[in-house]
Amino acid sequence: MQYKYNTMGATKTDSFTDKQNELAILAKALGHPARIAIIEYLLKVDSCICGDIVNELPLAQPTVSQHLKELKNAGIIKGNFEGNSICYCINEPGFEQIKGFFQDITKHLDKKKNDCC
Amino acid sequence: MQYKYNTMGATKTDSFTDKQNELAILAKALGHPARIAIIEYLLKVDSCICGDIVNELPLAQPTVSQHLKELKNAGIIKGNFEGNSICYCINEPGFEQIKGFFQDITKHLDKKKNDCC
DNA sequence: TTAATATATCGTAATATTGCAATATAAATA
DNA sequence: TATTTATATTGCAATATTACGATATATTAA
Repeated sequence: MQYKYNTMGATKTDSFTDKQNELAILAKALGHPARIAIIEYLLKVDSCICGDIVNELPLAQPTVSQHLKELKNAGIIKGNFEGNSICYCINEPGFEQIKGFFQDITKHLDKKKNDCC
Repeated sequence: MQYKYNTMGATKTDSFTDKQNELAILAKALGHPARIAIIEYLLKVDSCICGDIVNELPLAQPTVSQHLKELKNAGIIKGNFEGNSICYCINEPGFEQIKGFFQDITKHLDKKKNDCC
């Protein structure tokens, strides 16, 4: 069977710039409460976490593992084996880009009050 | 037919805090290159846009309309009828929350170099 | 009122994400 | 080596998102 649209449903990544796609990937990685919770927990303990992230979240171990993988793929966290468990922490370079995006927005908004709407 | 899991596939929103869910909604709204492009365009022209967003994006009009709706629902942009078209601009209060989140992270990271991983 | 223009909604096809049980893998310890 | 502990992967069921044609709606202009 032949369909009319061969890319239906998939994001048209090729139609956007690399920067736009990269920002979207970073934002998307933060677009789930479990992943926000993971980041918040990493900030709360203010050090690397070696193994207790699963116990902190209200989700099954495979699900948590999946969320950690997504944050890692997006460059937001990093993790390495540390003895019997894995040591996770925030990956600072990964934040620079998305931080810069929000700083740009803030700068623009401060400079000009464009709230005619 | 009865299934084993009745919430399979859906995000377990109830298991997270309101703040976590709200942040996730904001980040998720920015998690698509078309929506990043819309924000960037609004910043670039540095004023309200009345009607030419569809022409700026490489997507069909209903798709753009859908993306605008998502940004609007998340509180990131606002838009009202202005003559024959709709005037869109960034909704500043919507940014305060997500901006604060990134500022918190930055503060933590500046305070303590937790890159043992 | 009618035609033109701009935007939204509906319907639908396709891909993506979410979640977890079962299982595999990898490292530490007995 | 065998067992335990921690994490990853696989497979699958279900929901969510993406995209666009067709169509509806709403405002302006003729």
